[in-house]
Amino acid sequence: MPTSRRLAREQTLRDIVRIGREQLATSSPADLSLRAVARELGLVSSAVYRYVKDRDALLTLLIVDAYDELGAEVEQAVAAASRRSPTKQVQAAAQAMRAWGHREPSRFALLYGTPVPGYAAPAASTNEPGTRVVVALAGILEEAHRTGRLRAVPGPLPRALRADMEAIRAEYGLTLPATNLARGMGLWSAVVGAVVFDVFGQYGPDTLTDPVAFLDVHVAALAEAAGL
Amino acid sequence: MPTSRRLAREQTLRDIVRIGREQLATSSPADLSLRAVARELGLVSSAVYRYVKDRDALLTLLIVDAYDELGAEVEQAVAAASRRSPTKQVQAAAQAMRAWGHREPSRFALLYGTPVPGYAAPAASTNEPGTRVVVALAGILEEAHRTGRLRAVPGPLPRALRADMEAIRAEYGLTLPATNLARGMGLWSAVVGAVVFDVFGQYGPDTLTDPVAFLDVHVAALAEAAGL
DNA sequence: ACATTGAGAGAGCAGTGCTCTCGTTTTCTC
DNA sequence: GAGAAAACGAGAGCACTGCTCTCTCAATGT
Repeated sequence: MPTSRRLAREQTLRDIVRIGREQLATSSPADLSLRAVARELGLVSSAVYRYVKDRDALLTLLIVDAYDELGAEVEQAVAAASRRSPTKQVQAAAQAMRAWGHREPSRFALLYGTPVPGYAAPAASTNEPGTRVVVALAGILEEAHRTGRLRAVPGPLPRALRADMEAIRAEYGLTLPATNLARGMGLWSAVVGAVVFDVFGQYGPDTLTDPVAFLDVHVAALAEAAGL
Repeated sequence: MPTSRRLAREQTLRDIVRIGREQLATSSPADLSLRAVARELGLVSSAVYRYVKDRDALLTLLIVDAYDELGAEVEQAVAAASRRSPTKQVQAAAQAMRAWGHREPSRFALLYGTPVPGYAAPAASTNEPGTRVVVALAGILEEAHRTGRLRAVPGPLPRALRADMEAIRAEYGLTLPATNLARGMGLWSAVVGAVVFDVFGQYGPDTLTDPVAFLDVHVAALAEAAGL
């Protein structure tokens, strides 16, 4: 049976993550403060170290939390577009990312911005949630391939790259050709890049009057290049 | 005539930027410390505020400095490939970005990572150097267009987007079609996205054994989609 | 020659991450 | 059930940060 202390501990840990998430709504990852979280929680600063080893450990929790939420929204957007063309599904995924990024810029930055000072997120805990977006994209391509709507793209691939793609095909049980898979990886980074530019304002302040439309146009071209 | 004080001031300011750059070689933008710069310079911390208003002001100087160096290297790489195909030139630009990013990860992060806490780089000082990379890319497309090596890409564009592209065409005196220019913007964000993924390790630790080759393959596909 | 400006030093404030110690309370074990 | 062990929170403290204010001294412009 779960002891009351264990329950309380889990609750407190959840509270810490929740408060950290709330802090990120108004400040940037670099500004995230353990002491502020402690204050908000009604604890003295040293007490939160009973729950979280480090500031970095808290960031890891928040990264997982953010990946999870973003991944869920992207998956949902793709699912909602499942009756439409694969290209529309990719567009839906991109727009979902964009919407989430604009809604949660700091958490988005946590995922796709500068890695925090000297800090590499422990792969063990962030890998699975971190791959949900790319898995969703690969899923669209895979489904398109299964239903004969994926065009073959020119090869051949360099040896090393082909081997890498085969490894991924094996790991995820994909049947789409390695050439298309490589394009899919490119699609992934390109979509994220576009959304990053959008969310971080890298396109320039007044360059695009309708960034949503631009993203659709751009993603359509990217999808086409990937074989859709 | 420049007084000795003015000369000394300029020298000190250059030293501050140089030391800041050096600090970024071993720490991340968020860790950049005015006090550490002051120490390194043999000054007391308050004295550097005679030269730099703020920590943010120093970051702005470093952003400009980094944009400038990156821009120069990209331009040089493109120039060195000027006799080769436009696609090769784009690849050269991408590889130059990648090389610089791996050599200077913190400065790269300063440009393409999370914007620093609540800080929007003053457009006035960062705009011009910040556009050198995209201008270089646009230059490749423009030159390809002039020499009849740019394929028309499918349109039409949404009204707002077309207007935005026309504005850019006018501002930079470009003759390439708005459709290709839009693809060029996409090419830009996609290339940066790919390099960001590469430099920040977003592809995953052991996913790509030869990231240089992947970037070439990927960029070739992107260039093709842009009309090259 | 003298007033003005600029540069650096030093103290100080509020904030940070993190560690250590010390009671108290809960849980586990005999 | 009693006692040992573990968990928890509080508090003090260290080293660090950005930034401000005041003071002194040297360089500059009139």
